[in-house]
Amino acid sequence: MIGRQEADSIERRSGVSLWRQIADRILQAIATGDFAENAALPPEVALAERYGVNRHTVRSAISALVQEGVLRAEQGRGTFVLSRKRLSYPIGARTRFSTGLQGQTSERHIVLLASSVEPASPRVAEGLGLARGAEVIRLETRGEADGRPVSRAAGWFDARRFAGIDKAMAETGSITASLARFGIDDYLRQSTVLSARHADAADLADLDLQPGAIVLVTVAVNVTPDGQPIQFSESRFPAERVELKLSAL
Amino acid sequence: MIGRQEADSIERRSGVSLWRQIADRILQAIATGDFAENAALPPEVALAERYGVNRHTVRSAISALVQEGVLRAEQGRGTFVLSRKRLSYPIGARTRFSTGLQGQTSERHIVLLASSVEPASPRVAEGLGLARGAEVIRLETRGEADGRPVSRAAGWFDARRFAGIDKAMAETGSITASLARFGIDDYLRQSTVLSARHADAADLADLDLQPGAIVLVTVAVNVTPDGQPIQFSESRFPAERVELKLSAL
DNA sequence: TATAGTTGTCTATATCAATAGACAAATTTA
DNA sequence: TAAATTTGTCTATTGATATAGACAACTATA
Repeated sequence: MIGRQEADSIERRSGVSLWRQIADRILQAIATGDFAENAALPPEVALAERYGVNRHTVRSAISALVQEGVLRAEQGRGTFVLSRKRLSYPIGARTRFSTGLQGQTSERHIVLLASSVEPASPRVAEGLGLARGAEVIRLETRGEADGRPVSRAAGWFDARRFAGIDKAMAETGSITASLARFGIDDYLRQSTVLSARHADAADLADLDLQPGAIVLVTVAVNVTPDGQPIQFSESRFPAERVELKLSAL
Repeated sequence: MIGRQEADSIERRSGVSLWRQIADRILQAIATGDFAENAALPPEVALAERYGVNRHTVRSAISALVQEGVLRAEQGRGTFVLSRKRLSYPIGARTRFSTGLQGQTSERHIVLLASSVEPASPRVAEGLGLARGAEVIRLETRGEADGRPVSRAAGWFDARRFAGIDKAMAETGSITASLARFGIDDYLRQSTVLSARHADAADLADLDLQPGAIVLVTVAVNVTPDGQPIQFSESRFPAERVELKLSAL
């Protein structure tokens, strides 16, 4: 053993408060199974010692997680982990919202939040192979599973080719079904770029997150089987509720 | 237009300080091209108004980014974006560290930070198809490109089959070359699960990050072409420096 | 029914984060 | 050169964050 210690400590003066860092750790410990579901968390004093902070700081972290519905505290008994397995969202060549989550949730659907027609930004134009400034339709959607928001996506389509896709989306609640109306029977994911950042105000509202949460961001281009780009999308997933499982692209 | 405004605002009482949130936004704006490289940022007063905070708060964010080497401030002239395109790290069936970053950096290599022999944790055992508690070798490595840390990984190998792989790794500096010594000419990525969280103390030290940074986390299993698991790994990438580009798995 | 263990509440204090305003210092532009 | 623009520094004040200690309220158990 060459030696190295796994620091379980916490950063001060970081711009991230200690209670939020500890809340993050607890979430992670739950996700990795260090804190089992339905079991009691270590008592507050033990956690305080473990993370090297005051008990009150641990309490702030716990109360945030209670607020989020991750933990339940019972006076005199302890603090318990509520079922919190993260959804595993598959990403692959034929990623579809509903089919991907089958078996993990009893119900899932997509809500159309907004739509608009706008000139293509440089990256959208590049992704769709359009002239910069060409008109595109933007659909803002939210994916929900068992009543909990699990994704928030913006999708852009060539306005000339897909005029009226906003109505189709509002009626069908499905991108796949909407594209079918335009003669697109099959489509593939051409490229996916992945990053992560703090949730912004819009994410917090649409995904029902607590401030300080982290979102996974995918930027993808969908194409027809013969390689013609049809959709450029940017999706955001709450990192505390969703993990992305990469399958065959 | 159904209507919806893109909130560019900031969350208060979130456990994440305003200056860090603003630093995040600036990094993101640079990554998406909203703030061009080598160009001047908007002046501090403009940024303060844009984000709805005091000028001093913007200054805190900027000084953190100057510290990180992302920005350079010049009195009387302005604040400038230093080259900061994120590295695009490919993930696919045959992901290899060096080959993947070719063309984006002039130099890249892997440093072996530590190694140890330990009993397999449940998830490692499951990933490698070993009995729970079977001995495994853990290699802790850091990937560097042009002198900057871009990844930090822990890899686990069956200790019986790969006895001495720690020495091979120390000598060759390459997982691929080390595995070749054990007769593994080719290997494939069987599964990859992706998540994100705040960097912990170890990440901060090893990846040379500022506190509050976000890391992308991949958990993967590598297998031989005939499906035999050989490596279980957990890798962390600094989200501000790296994005993951998914290619054919 | 005590007693130990746990969460909940309160007070007090120190430090960090954010706002506010004023002005200095350096650079560019008219 | 003068004015305008921009970053740098200073003081002061407020609110959020973190620590510390004490004790109440509730639960489980010896």
